[in-house]
Parts: sequence; structure tokens; C-alpha cells
Amino acid sequence: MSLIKPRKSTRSTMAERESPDAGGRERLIGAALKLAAEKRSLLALGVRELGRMAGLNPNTFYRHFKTLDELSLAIVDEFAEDLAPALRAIRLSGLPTETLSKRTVEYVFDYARQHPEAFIVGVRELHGSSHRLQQAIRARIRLVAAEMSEDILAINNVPGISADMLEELAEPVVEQVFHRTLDYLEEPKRRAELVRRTAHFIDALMTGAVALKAMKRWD
Amino acid sequence: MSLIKPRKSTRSTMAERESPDAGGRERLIGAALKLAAEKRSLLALGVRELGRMAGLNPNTFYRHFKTLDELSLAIVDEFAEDLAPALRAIRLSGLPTETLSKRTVEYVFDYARQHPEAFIVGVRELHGSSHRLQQAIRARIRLVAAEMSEDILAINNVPGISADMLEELAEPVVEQVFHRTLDYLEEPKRRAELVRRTAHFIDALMTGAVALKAMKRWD
DNA sequence: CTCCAATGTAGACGACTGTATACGCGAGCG
DNA sequence: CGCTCGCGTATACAGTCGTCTACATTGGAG
Repeated sequence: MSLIKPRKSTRSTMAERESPDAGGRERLIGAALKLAAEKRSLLALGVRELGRMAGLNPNTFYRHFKTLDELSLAIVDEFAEDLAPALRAIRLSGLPTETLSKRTVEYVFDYARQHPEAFIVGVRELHGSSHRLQQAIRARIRLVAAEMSEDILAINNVPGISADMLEELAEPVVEQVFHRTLDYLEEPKRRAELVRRTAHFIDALMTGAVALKAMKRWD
Repeated sequence: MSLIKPRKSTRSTMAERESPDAGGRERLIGAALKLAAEKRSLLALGVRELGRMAGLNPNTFYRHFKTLDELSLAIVDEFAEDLAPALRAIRLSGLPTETLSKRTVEYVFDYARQHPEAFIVGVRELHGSSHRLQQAIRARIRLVAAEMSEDILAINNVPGISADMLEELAEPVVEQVFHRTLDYLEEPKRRAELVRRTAHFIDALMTGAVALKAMKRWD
């Protein structure tokens, strides 16, 4: 009576599966990233669809998440908590001023290369239809922006810049880098150029703000 | 025999309808904008859903569009062809240099206020999952950016700037303004501030690029 | 007046969906 | 040992979906 069925009857209907030996939760997250990256918004996925791609029964989803929203937030947390501290470390590493922005951009772009789906989905959902998810991502962006502002003031990387100017500029900068990761992923041939341009963008914005202030054209 | 049914039997099951007397095509476009703005991606809508909101039979959709993609592209064309020429007209209106960016931003933001759904959906789909639609919107953005570059060179609005610098900066500028329209719509209390900040952004970027070039820190 | 093309409607089909209910198994703890 | 609990499965139901086929109305061109 203990050998009625080898237990992997449906499990072995794989051929398309996400990290075969991971727990169901990780498999579902992986499947969600893969599907959302190449098809539609995270919250427009179906639990059956997810189960199928993860090689699991549809109902297994509910063992781990109450709703798709919950799964989505779990994904955001995972990557944000990984990336933010690394960026701060770069800024505090004592690199020469002129290469700091470039180095940061390079790091983010390379990180994106290692987690492409996360960025594709992340940027998508930042502008997506779930207000909840959108706010979660924006909060992470703002956190990174705030840390960046703080560090720039501390190491006096951009002479002449003030706290209120940074408060205005930091978030657009972080958003810009975030957005550019997608071009970086999609156009491998332009990667060097994209790093250069994105660093230009940051430097020009900061330098220009200081210059405008000196010309009394700020405010 | 000519009065069997007043012909509006199902038509009058409205209570929620889009411009009651417009043709089916316009009603469907309106319904698509409204639904996509507050719920999910344009291409994730259902033709039945659209028909319902437009007060039409589900099948009527196919009388006007082959696919949702086709409807989406029609929407993009409609607004892009309206907005682009107006922006060009502002730049060529001979306004003083320092107020030009602000004036342009004001115009776009006000236009967004008159067509909120179009911008909510537009920004969403720019980062959405339909590569086709994404490309269509990007093409329009690039067109506006190219026209802007051309005009700036022609009226010598930013002394010291060159064509290749503009080629690099114009697109991020247009994208930034496009993105900011959403904040403008969502946060009525910050509207004046958002106009100011967005104009700052443009001016700082241009000014900064010229400054970096002079410092030999460009390239 | 007739005919046609454009537009809208009606009904039906099979496929797929979310989720409720119930069952199976194995690890860990008493 | 026995029991529970976390995880995965099986089945079933009612609802929604896209789309096919067939029909109705209407405005204008001939």
C-alpha cells in the first residue's frame, strides 16, 4: 500500500521547469519572473499558468502566497535588499571623483546582466497598473536616492552642491540608471556607449545644477 | 412590420458608457483608455470587457480592429500627431531663452491634464510587455527629441552645445518630461513645484553638458 | 428603387480560469 | 512509535474568455 504511485507522476511532466530541485516557493518566484519578463504584467499572470511553468499543481501557489500581489512584493524586497547596500559600499570606497559615477553605473548594469528578468519586470511594474507594487518599487528607489545624497554631501564629491539640490536631483538620477539597464540588456553592442552616456547624464546634471545656482537661475 | 423593436433594446443597457453618441470605433477607443488607465495593460484587456464598457456587443470590436495591438497603435498615433507639432510651434515662437523650457513643460503638463488617461496608458505601455507598442511610442519620443535638437541648434538657445551632445541628451529630456506628467496628474498640490523641477532638470542637463565639455570631461 | 458595404447584434462552442474541498506523504517532535 | 503539520496533489464547479457563423439595420451610390 506504500507503493501505489511513485509520487512523481505529474512532477516529471517537466521539460520546462525552473531550477528543478528548489522548493516550491522559489520555483514559483522564478516562474513568475520568467513569465512576466517575456509576456505580461506580474499581476496579470494566472496561478494556473505559474503552476504549469513551475511544474507544480495550480493550488500549490496558495500554500505560499495569498495573492499575486504578495508574491510580487516578495520579489521586490529580495532584489532591493541585495542591491542598495552594494551601491553605498562603492561610494564609500574612496574612488576618485571623476570615475565614481561611471563605476556605479557599471556595477548596476552588471548586476542587471546577472538578473535580467528582475530588471525587466521591475521597470515594467514601476509604471504598472498595481499602485501597491508601484509604490513599493518607488520607495526602494527613493531610499537609494536618499543614501546617495547623503554620501555625496559627506565626501563632498560635487563641490558647490547643496542638500536641497540633491533632494531634487537624486531621484531622477536613480530612475534614469534604472531605466537604462533595459537598454543595456537589450543592446549588447552599445553597452560601452550606454555606460558612458549614463555617467555623462549624472555628471552633467550635477555640474549643471551647480552652474545654474551660480548664475542665479536656480529657483 | 417596421416597428418590431425600437432598435435600442440592448444599447440602452448603458449606465456606464463612453460618449453615448459617438461611433463604435471612438467608443471602443475611449473605453480602452478608461479601462487601461485604471486597471491593466491595454493588451491584457478583453474584447468582451471593452464591448461591455462601450455599451456594444463583444463582436463589434472586430468590425473596427483585427487585434488589440491594432487598437493600441491607433491610440498612440492619435495623440502623438496632435502633440508633436504644438511643441515645435512653442520653440519657434521666439520666447526668451530662459522661459522656453518652462513654457514647454507647462504646455505638455496642461495637455496631460486634458487627456489624463492617454498619458497614464502611454507611460505604462512605454515600459509594457508589447514590444511592438513600446517601439511605436519610443519612435514618437525620438521624433520629438530630434525636432527639439534641430530647433535648439537653429535658434542657438543653448550657446556652446553641439549636435552630438544634443543627440545624447534630447531623448532623456523628452522621456523625463513624459514621465513627470504622471506625478503632475497624481499630485495636484505639487504642480507648480513639478513644473519648476522639470524645467530645472532640462536646464541643468544642458548647461552641465556644456560645462563638462569645456572642462574636457565629456567623452 | 435597388443593392451593397459598413456597422451592429444574437447565440453558441470549446478552452481556460480562480478557487473550494478533500486526499497523500514525509519530516520532526512528543 | 504515533501524530501533526507543511507541502504538494486530484477533482470538480461555475464563470469568463475569444471567436465562429448567421442575421438585422442603415445610409448612400448606381
